Amino acid sequence: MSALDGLEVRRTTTAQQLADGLADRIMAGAFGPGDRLRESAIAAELGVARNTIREAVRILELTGLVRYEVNRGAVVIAPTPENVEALYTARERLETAAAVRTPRPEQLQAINTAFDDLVEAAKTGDPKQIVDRDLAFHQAIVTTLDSSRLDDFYAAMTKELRFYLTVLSKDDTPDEIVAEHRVIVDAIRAGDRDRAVAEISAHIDTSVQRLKQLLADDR
Amino acid sequence: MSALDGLEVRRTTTAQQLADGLADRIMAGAFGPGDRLRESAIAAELGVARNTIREAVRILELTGLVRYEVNRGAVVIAPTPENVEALYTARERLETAAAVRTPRPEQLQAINTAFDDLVEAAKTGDPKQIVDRDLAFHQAIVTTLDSSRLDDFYAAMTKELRFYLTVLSKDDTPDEIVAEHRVIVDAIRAGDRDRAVAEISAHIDTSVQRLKQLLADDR
DNA sequence: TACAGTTGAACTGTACTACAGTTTGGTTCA
DNA sequence: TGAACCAAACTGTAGTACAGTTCAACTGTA
Repeated sequence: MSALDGLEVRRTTTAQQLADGLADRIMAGAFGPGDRLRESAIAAELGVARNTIREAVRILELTGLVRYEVNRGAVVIAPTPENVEALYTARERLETAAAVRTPRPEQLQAINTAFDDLVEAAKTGDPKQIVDRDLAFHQAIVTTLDSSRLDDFYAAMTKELRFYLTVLSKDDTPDEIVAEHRVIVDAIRAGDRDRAVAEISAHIDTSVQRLKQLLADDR
Repeated sequence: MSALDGLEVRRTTTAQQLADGLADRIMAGAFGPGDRLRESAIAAELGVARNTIREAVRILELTGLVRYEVNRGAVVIAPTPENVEALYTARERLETAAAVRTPRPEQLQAINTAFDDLVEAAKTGDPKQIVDRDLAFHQAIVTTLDSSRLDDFYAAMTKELRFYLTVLSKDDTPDEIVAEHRVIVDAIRAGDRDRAVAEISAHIDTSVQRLKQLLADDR
């Protein structure tokens, strides 16, 4: 522990900070799906040049939260049934692939902890926290794949998914959610891979159905 | 089939075209790993404004071929041992996950065709084509996962990998490569998933070793 | 009343200029 | 030989300008 520990020069650009900030705002629902990010308006409001905003939004594009349309600029992504379907299919493939592997002790530990956190969150009933813990639990499962690149890819999808859940203000029933996850954890703990895979598939399947229902109601 | 099929207005921006062009040049080796993309120089040479180049490079960043460093701009990615390792680990996970699934007839057909194409290429001995077909074959395997998002993710990794192979000017021994892939195809055709998984793992393992050897020699 | 056509404001895509701060490679000096 | 310094090159950001596109409101017509 050096005396200079934690001391660090600001090693980031304005555009990067703006991108981070914008991502937060979008996740918080300040911009809805399909909304355009108007460069001039944002630039004026934040007191930066338009090209800086433009660059920030390009960086934002890396996270998948917005996509560019020619002559319309950046548009916030929208949870269409196809998007949701594709997202969950990819999740299912990765998580089941992870479930057939034998987790190392610390990985199993991480899964257990993530589950406990989820149970904890369910008790409080705070929807935002439940969603966070829910997603973190699944990320922990994917970690069993031992691939940093897949971890990153999954994390990006998680970001997108969390946004969808935010805008659809998912009505969760805490007990049910905990129960669904508990069977997964039990199967993993028991080392019963086939059952783990089956439970994960089932869980993701019901999740996607629930989400698509929300989508339909929303319309 | 409409009478207007294929008719389309040019729906792209200058920056997008520049990004595509730059990607081609990088893949072709015009810029080596670690090289900086100097905005002013490129802008002057191509007769466009610097901010347009800047935007093009940001778009290019989406493909993973370059990354930004503060105050140094865009830098072409380099095949470090860690990068290569991570890339191949992710490939291994995805391809083996695909191999445990039962391909639909048209997917099996696509794999067969991809393999035949590879054999064909091996006969010509053209290294560039062999690499192309090799990667296309593996992409065909991943398609069995039935996930467009994973297909896209894998394609992005393929792009990166092809670049690494390009700069390391892989010395391939055609017959060996065909043999390695043939055992995979045989296992898939036979429906022997365990063997398919094992062969894929072995193949990827030898590939990564070979590549890391090239890397070491290169130094 | 419904609908095609027109118009204008708002906005994007691109260019150009400018400048402070950082990086880099070379050169001088101890 | 190595540290200190310096100037050139380059990035990050600001600001202005303008052509082309989009979009919604307005107008005229059947």
